Amino acid sequence: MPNGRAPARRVTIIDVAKHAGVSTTAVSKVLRNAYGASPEMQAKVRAAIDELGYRPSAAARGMRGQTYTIGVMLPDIRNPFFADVLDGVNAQLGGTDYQVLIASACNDEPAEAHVTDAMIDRNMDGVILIAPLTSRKRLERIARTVPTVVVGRHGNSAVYDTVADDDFTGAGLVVAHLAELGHQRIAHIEHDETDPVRLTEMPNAIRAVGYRHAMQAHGLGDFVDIASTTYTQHGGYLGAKQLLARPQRPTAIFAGADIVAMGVLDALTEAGLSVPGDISVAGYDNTTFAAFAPISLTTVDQAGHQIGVNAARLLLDRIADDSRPATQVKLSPRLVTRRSTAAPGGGAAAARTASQDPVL
Amino acid sequence: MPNGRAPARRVTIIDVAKHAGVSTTAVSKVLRNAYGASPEMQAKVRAAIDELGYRPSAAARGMRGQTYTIGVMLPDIRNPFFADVLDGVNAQLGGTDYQVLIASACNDEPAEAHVTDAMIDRNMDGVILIAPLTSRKRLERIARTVPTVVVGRHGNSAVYDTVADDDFTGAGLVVAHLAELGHQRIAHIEHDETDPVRLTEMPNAIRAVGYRHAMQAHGLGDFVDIASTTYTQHGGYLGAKQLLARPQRPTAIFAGADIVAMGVLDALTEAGLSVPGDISVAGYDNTTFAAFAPISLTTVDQAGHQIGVNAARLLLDRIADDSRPATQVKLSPRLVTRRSTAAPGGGAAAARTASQDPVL
DNA sequence: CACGCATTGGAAAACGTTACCCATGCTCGG
DNA sequence: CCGAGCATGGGTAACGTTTTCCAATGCGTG
Repeated sequence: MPNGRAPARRVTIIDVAKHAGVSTTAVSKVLRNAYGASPEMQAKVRAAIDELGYRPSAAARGMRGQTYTIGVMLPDIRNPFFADVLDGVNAQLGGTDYQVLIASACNDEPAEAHVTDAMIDRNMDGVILIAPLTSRKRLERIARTVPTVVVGRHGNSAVYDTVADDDFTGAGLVVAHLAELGHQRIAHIEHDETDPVRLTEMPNAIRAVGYRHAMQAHGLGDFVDIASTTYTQHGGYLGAKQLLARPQRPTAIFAGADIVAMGVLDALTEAGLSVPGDISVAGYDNTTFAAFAPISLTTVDQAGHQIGVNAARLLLDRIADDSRPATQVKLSPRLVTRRSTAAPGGGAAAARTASQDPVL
Repeated sequence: MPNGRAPARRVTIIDVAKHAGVSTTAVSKVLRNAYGASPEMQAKVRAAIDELGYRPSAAARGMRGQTYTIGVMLPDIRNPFFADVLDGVNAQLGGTDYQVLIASACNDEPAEAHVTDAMIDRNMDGVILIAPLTSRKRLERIARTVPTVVVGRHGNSAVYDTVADDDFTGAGLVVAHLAELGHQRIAHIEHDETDPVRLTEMPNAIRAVGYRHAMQAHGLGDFVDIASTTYTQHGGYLGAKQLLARPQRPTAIFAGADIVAMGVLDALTEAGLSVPGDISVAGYDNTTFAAFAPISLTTVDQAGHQIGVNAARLLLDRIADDSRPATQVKLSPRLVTRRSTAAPGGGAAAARTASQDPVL
C-alpha cells in the first residue's frame, strides 16, 4: 500500500491474555463460551478484549476448531428468487456468530464443483447449496465432509437435509387456474434436463411432471405442449418464440420460473401481442419482480424467505448435532393470481388494450 | 452426520511430500509456483498431488501466507446492477487461483462494518467494496489492513484504488436528452443523503448535483424538482407518489437508478398514467431489467461489467505490488434511449396507448 | 478427619502451511 | 585451479487458535 500497510501487528489472544493477566486457554474459553471460566474471569477477559480491540483470526481458528463461516452456493445471482432465500438465511443467522459468504456458480457443474471445493478448503462450518446440478454422489461426498443443506432439490438422502417446495402441486395450481379460466392450449416452458437423476430431483423437472399430470387431470392431455430451454430470461425468450411458431398457438404460457416469464413477456412484446388479451402468462417463484405493477404476473409463491429460514435452521441444528437423522422439509406453494392471466379470447383483450389497466 | 462424517483424515502437504519423496518445502514451492523447484521436481510433486487428491487448506495457508480469497461487499443483492459488476469481477478472476466470496450488507453502516471485519478476520487477500456507506476514515483503515478497491464512490484516497463512472456527466446526459425532447418540468428522485463527506463522494449525490447543474445549463433552473427517498424500488415508488402530488406535476422523471425507476413505474401504473404518454421516465445503470421489452427504459449505461473487470484488475495489481500509488479509474457513461421517454404532451400519448407499441 | 468430586485455571501439544535461512554441488571467469 | 555465484533442495521456526490434559483449590460427606 502506498502508505505502508499493516504497520501495527494484529492483536492476538496472547496479548489479551497478558493484558488480562490470565492464560490464553482462559481467553479461548471465554471466546467460545466454553465450560470452565468463572464470571469474574469472563468479565476480566471481556474487558481486555474490548480495550485492545481484539478480534479472533478465523484462519487460526479454522486450523483447530470452527471458522464461524457458512457458505451459500447460488446457481445464478440474477434470479431474484434466490435473493429471497438469502434474506431468509441471513435473518436466521443474523444474531449468531456465523458469517454468511456467498459464491455464485453460474449454473455450471464444473463451476459448482470448484465452489464447493473452495468452501471445503476454507473449512466452512456448513454449506447451503441452492438448486445444485451436482451429481447425487458428489453431493453426498460433500455432505460427509461438511454439514450440508440442499435447497430446492427433491430426493431425500441420508446424509444431507433438504428444503424444497412441493413443485408438483405448484405446477398443478397454475394449470388448474388457467383451466378454470377456460384455457385449453396451455403450454409450458421447461428447463431442458437429460440427466436421469436430476429428472427426478430438480424442481424444474418436477414442475414439468406436475404440469403434464395436471393437464391430464383436467382432460387436457391432448393439449400438452412443451418448449425445452433453460431457466433464464433468454431461455424464456427462446421458448416463447418456439411456442409462437407452432401451428396451434397456445392461449396461455406457464413459464417454469418468473425469470423465464420475463423472457416470455419480452418475446410477446416483440411480437406485438398483448397480455393477457392475446396470451395469458404465468410464472413460478413470486419474485418481487412479479408483483411489479406494470407486469403483475400470476405466479406461484414458494416462500423463498421461509425456505431460507428453514435451511439455516437445519444447518445450525446439524452443526450442533451431527448425529441427528437427515430431515426433509417440504413447503406448500400458494397461487398468486394477478393481471397477466385472464379468460382466453378477445373480451379481456379489449379491456387490456385500453390504457385504463395497463399490463404490458 | 448420520453416516459419520469425515471418516478419512484430510490429505496434507506432509502426505504429498512423503509420497513424492521430497520435503514439504518443495511441495509448498510447487504449489505457489515459487522459485527453486526444477521441472522434474514439479512433475514429481504434481503427480503425487493428483494421485492423493490433495487440496491445500486455506485456513493453514492463511496463517502464514495468502488465502487466495477475495471478498466482495454488496450493498443490496436485489439491485441487478451489482450482478453486472460481479460478472466483471468473476470474468477477470476466473482463470486465477482466487475464489470470490460475496457478502451483502443491506445498505446499513453497522452491517457494513460487520462484513468488512469478517473479511479481515478471514485474512482475505483483498476486498472490493461496492458503493460503501462506511466513513472515509474507516475505509482508509480497512485499506491499510488489506488491499482494497472501492467501487462506485468518488473522492480519491491515497490508500485505496477506486473505480467509478462519471455520474455528473451521466446525469447531464439524461437531462439533455429530456430537454431536447422538449421537457421542462424534469423531476429527479435522489437517495437522501445528509453526511457531508458522502454528499461529495456517493454516486447518488453526484447524480443529483449533475442533475441540478444540467438543469441550470439548459435554462431550466426554475424547474428543478427533487424528491429525496432511497435507492430502492420502494424508494422510487414513494418518490413518484410525492412528485405526482405536487401542484405542478412533472412531465418527466429522472430516477437516480433503474431500480428506483421500477418503483416509479409501479406508482405510475397504480395512478393510471401511461409512459411515456403522460410522463417520461429515465433511469440509471442500464441493468438487464431496463432492456426488458415491456419496460424499455431509457437509462445511462455505466458499464457494470467493465467496472467489475477494472476493479478486479486493480486489486490483483495491488496484491502483487503493495507500493504502487493509488489509482482512480473513471469510466464514461453512455445514454441508452428507449421507449420510456418521448416528447411531452398528448401526441405521443396517443401512439403509446395503442397496443401496437406497448410500453406499460 | 480423610476422601472423592466439582470447579477453576493453566501448560503444552497439536493443526497445515509458508518464510527464512542454510547446505550442497555445479559452472564459469580469471 | 580457485573462489564467486547460481541453481536446487531441505530443515525448522513461526503463524494464532483450540484441545487435551493436569494441578490446585475448596467443599460436602461418611
